[in-house]
Amino acid sequence: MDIKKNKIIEVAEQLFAQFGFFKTTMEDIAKKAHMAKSSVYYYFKSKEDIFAEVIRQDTFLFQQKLEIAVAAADTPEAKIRAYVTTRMTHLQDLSKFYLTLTDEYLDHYFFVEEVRKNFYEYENRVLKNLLLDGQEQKYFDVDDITVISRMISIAIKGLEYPLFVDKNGYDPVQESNDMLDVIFKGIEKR
Amino acid sequence: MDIKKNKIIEVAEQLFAQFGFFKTTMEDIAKKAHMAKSSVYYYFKSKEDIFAEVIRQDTFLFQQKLEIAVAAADTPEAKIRAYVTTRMTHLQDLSKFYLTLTDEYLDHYFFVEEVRKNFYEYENRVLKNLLLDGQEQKYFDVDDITVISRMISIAIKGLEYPLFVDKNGYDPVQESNDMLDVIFKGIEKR
DNA sequence: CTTTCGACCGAAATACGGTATTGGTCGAAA
DNA sequence: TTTCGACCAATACCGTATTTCGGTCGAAAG
Repeated sequence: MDIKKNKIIEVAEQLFAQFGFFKTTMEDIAKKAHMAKSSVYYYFKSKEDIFAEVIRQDTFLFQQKLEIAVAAADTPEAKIRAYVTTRMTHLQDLSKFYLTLTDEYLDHYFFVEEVRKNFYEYENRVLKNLLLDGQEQKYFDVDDITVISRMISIAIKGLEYPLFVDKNGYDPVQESNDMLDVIFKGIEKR
Repeated sequence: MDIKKNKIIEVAEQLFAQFGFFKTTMEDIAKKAHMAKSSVYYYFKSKEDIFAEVIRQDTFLFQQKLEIAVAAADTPEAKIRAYVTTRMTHLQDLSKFYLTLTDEYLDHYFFVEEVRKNFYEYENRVLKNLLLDGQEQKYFDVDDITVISRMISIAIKGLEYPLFVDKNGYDPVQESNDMLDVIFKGIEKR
């Protein structure tokens, strides 16, 4: 039954967010879902499986959010700005909620490594397409789109760090837009 | 006697590079410097003291190297490129030598935190000055130098990561110059 | 007076062994 | 098809005994 499976995912998400992957036991999940541990194993073959599914859903929602934001903007520049600021604010929210996950991040990076890699590839694809659009619409002037999109990724990634460390008084939208100002306009006199 | 003090620093540097801060004992340092542990304490008041001195010397040499590279370039743009590429190649060398240090980096970050912060401030100062020069010589066109220099720092920092992880087949000079192309010229059509 | 050293200290890391948890399995029953 | 209690092997955890390590001290050598 799908409703039970969703119940498990639902409670697991809460537990993972609150306690992290390791401190959450299968017993906890089972109890919160009102069933025996073995029953959980009827629906999922392992704890990692549940985690993977939770992440899969979260990622899907995240990407949906990004696509809506991008679609709502009209010029290529606005689309890229929308992408980046949406991305940053979402990550900021995540960092508040998933705080144990970021602490543990070294332990189970086998997992998260892959998710990160996938997201990085996704981001690269999106940026490339947006650059290509901008190129075709004569908004941008770049020769190697692959290189440029990687550079933008890297620059954005640099803005991530304070989200998980400094925490207070950091405005990701402001910082992102400053960064994008540089990337769009450059600093050379025209 | 200064010659003994230098001997200690010399052997300590080797040991720290090879084994890291924690795995290196005062006993090790003393033995390698051919004296008793207490004698080391005659010259330095603590292990951290020795470490600080090692770092101080390395940093000094690093900054000297940077200044020479910058002075050798003529235009503001060339100076910034010289700064960045020198910085990246030096860090690449460091990452090979100090490999244990980067692994341990989470443990003794009390220490390294400060060094990093100092270097970050130094870098910011240098970049600001170079930007200001470029501004005055009408090479650059930026309104808020503080913001711009921070953005450049962040972008460069993003390039650092692969040095300590991917390791193989990463060309920091190439990547740096690609990044600087974006920063100087921007991607908008002119 | 400078320098070296062996002996020593307290705190913290480590080793260890026994116990409790935990992820996962299985077969029975509903 | 779904649920569950009983069970297993591996590992986490916990208290303790032991070692290691950073740092001190006083004596002695030069």
